[in-house]
Amino acid sequence: MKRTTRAVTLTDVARRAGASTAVVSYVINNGPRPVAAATRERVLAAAAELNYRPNRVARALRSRTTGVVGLVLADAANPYFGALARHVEQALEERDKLTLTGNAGYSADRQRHLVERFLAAQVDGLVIVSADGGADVAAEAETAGVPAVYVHHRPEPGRAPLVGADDDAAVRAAVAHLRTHGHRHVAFLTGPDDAGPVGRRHAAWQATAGAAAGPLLRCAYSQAAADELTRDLVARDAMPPALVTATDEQAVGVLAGACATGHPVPGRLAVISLDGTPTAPTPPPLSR
Amino acid sequence: MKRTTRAVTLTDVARRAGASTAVVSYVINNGPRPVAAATRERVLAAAAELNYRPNRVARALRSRTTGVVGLVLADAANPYFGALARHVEQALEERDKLTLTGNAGYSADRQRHLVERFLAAQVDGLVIVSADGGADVAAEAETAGVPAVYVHHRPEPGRAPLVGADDDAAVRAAVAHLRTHGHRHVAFLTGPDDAGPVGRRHAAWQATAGAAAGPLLRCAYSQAAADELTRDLVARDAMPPALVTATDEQAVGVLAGACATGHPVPGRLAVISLDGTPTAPTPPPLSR
DNA sequence: CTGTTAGCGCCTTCAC
DNA sequence: GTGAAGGCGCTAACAG
Repeated sequence: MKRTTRAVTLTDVARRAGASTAVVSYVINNGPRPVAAATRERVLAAAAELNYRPNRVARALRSRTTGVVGLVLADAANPYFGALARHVEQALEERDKLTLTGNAGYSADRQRHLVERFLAAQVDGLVIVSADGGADVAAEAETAGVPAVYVHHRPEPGRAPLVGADDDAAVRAAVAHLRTHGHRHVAFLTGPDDAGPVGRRHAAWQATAGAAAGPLLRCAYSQAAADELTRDLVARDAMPPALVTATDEQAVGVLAGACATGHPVPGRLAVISLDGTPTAPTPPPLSR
Repeated sequence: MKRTTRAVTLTDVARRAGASTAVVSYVINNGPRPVAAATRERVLAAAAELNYRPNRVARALRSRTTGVVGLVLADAANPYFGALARHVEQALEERDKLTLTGNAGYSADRQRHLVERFLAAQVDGLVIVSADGGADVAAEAETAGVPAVYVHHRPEPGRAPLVGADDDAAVRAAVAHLRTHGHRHVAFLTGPDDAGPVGRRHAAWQATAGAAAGPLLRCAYSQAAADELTRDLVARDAMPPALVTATDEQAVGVLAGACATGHPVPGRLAVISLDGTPTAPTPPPLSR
C-alpha cells in the first residue's frame, strides 16, 4: 500500500534551500525583514520544486489570527439572504479573508450556538445577518475580543455597528412614489409580527400614510403565503389598488397571485417592495 | 485603557482544577483514557467557571484535522445554488463540521483559486458545486490527500463522486407529463450553450421528443432574459403551447413574461422546469 | 543580512 | 488513575 505522503513543511524547504526556517518564512511572507536577493531566489526555487503550501493552521496558532470571518445567516435559501451572503463573501475575499458560513434558521438558540462554534474556531471577526429578535450575540463576541457587525438587523440593546437600509426613508419614498401616481390610499403588507426591520417599516408606513393609509395586510414571509392572500383578496374584490410590501418574497407572491387570477398589473395594482433582491426589480414590473 | 484579556487555555483550567493538562484534555474529549469521577467534576466545574472554550486551531495543528469542509459554489445569489448551499451546510453541521464557503462566480480560474485557498486552510474535505466546464479540481484536492465530491455537475474526465439529478429521467418524465395533457409538440428552453447538466437535459429532450419535438429556445440563465424572450415570442404569436425549461430561473422568467403580456397560463401555456428550487413549485402553477 | 530558539494551545506517548 | 514532556508548523524575539 502506498504511504500517505506527509505534507511539505517550511523546514523541508529550509533544508533544501540550505537556509534557516526563519529566512524561508521571511521570503514567503515578504517580511517582516528583508532577505538577500540570492537567498530569496534559492528559497523560492526550493519552495516551487517541493510544491510547498504554507499551513494556515500553524500560522494561525502562532500569529493569533486566522484570516477567517464567520458569517451567520438566518437562511441562505431565502434569495434575499443568499444574495447578501454572496456579497459579504466577495467583499471578504477582496480583503483576503475566508468566510465560515452558518445558517441559524431563524432560531435564536441556533444563532448563539453558531457564534459559539465560530469563536472556538478563532475567527477574526463576525458578520451577523438575522431577521429579528435574538440575543446580542455581538456583545458576547466582543467579550471574547472578536469584533462583530450586524447586517440588516440589530437586536434591541445592541452596541455593535449595524449595516442596514434606512427603512424610514425607503418607506417614505415608496409611499410618495405611489401618491404621485394618483393613489391616495396606500396599503401595506408585512409579516406575522413586528420584529426586526420589518416592524420599523410598518411603523414608518403608519407614520407616513397617516389617515390616508390603506388597509394593513399580514402574511408569512413566503411567496406562497402572499400568493394565497392575493388570490383571496381578488376573489373577494378587496384587493387594494396600491400596495407596499415589507419584503421582496411577498411582493413576488402578490404578483404571482395577481397574475394567476387575471388581476391586471399594473392596471389595477401597483406594488413596491423594500428589500432590493437582485432579481426583484426585473421581471414583472413592480411599479411604473 | 483596559487590557485585552487573554483567552483562557487548557493550562488555566488545569491549574484551577488542581490537575494536569493531560487530565483536562481527557475530560474535555471524553477520552482516550478514563478519569476518576471526582476529578472529572472538578475539571468540568473549573472549565465552566472560567468559560473555557477549546481552541480549535491548536487542536487542528496537533490532530491534523480541522473539522472544516470547503464548499465552493458557482453563485450563492442564484436561488438554486443558495438553497443547495443551505442544505449542504446543514448536513455538515449535523456531522459537527464547519463550512467554509466561497463563490467562484462561474469562473474556472476563480474556482481553482478557491480550492487552492481551501487546501491551504487544511480543510478536511471539499464540496464542489459548479455549473459547467472547469478543470477537475477534485483531482487536485485528492492529490493533496483531501477527499472531494462534486454536486450538480462533474467536469469531463472526473473520477470524484458526483451527487446530481438523473437528468435523463427528469426530462423524460416532464415530456411524458405534458403529452398526457394532450401536447404533441414539446418545446425546450435552455441556456446559451450545452455545457454541464443543462447540456445533458437538452440532449435528453432531443432523444425523448424525437421528431415530435417543438422548437429549441435559448436565452441566458436569468429571469430577465427569459422574460424578454417570452414577451418577444408572444408578440410575434410564436409562443409554443408546451415548454420544458432547463432551469427554474428561466421558468420564472417565462411565467413573468406570459403574465405581463396577458398570455394565459395554464390556458395557452404549460411549463415544467427541472431544477427543483424550493420556491419554484409554489406560486404560479408551473403545470397542471 | 542571516541563523537559533522559544513558544502559540493542544494531544498523546511515556513514566509513575 | 495521574503527571511530565515532546512536538504539530510556523513566527518573532534574540543573537551573531
